[in-house]
Amino acid sequence: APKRLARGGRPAGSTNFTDFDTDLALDVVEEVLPIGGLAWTKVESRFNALARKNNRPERTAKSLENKFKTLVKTKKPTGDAKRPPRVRRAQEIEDQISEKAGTRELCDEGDTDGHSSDASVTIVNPPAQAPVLTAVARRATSPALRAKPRARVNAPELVSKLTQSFGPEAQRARDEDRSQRSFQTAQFFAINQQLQHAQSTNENLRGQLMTMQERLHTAERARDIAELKLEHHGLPTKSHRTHFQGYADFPRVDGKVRCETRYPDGGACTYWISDPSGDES
DNA sequence: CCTTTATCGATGGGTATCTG
DNA sequence: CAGATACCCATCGATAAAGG
Repeated sequence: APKRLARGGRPAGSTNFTDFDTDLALDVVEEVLPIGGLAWTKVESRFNALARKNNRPERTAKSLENKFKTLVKTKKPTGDAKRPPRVRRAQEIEDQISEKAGTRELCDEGDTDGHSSDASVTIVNPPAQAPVLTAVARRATSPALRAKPRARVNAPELVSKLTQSFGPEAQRARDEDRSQRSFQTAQFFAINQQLQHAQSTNENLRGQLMTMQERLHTAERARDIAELKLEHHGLPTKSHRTHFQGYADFPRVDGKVRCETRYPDGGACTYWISDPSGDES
């Protein structure tokens, strides 16, 4: 029997991350931008789904998190001014995560539908009827900037003293300052909203691209099988396919092809593709 | 055989909740 | 409100298997 120590050690059979595994993990991390443990379990499930598809070993959330963090921590190699591309990418993703943690309001850490980047959810108004779930979002402890314990002050007394101390001039200046700040805050939210909208569009397009690639592969495989069958029956097959044959299988409306993707955990995405074989618009 | 690295377990910091 | 407690998370060292 293999001796099993109480702690530590690498389990037999576990393999290193290959370049492919690392890229796959980075893809998923970039997509999820995990903040906190729950989000890493989401990374785990998505990564493992893709790993299974590609005949690669599955990984735990902890393992993926460790791999990502070691990548982020990797320093420039001696004598080489450039970081390896994967390290650079990991650090860019880490920046995105920090930005997300620093600027976005977290409605639900679980991010259940996988489309949290929806442009419509910038400022969160929790639904009135739903039970309120407090989101606990944790990031790496940030250095410094911890609020010092405030000295206790009698608030009404302080206010009255301040009012006595400052004349109408100072009051007006403060009002101006306040309105300026609120204007800046409003601008910040507007810009933030634009950014999220752009990100969501980007995400959407990426999804469409992946779906189309999958469809293309499936179609090509089906075509090859069909050709093989034809050859097997002694029928002539076209040796060259120079023209795109179109999306004959898909419903067509106004010359556009309707594509619909259903997600296993609920929800669907419909988008339209202008058919190049149909019109020239 | 030596280096790399995946994983385990311990530890400490931060936060939330409970209790007096 | 302060202290106690529990829980979560990040970090680090130890361990051992994979890989060159």
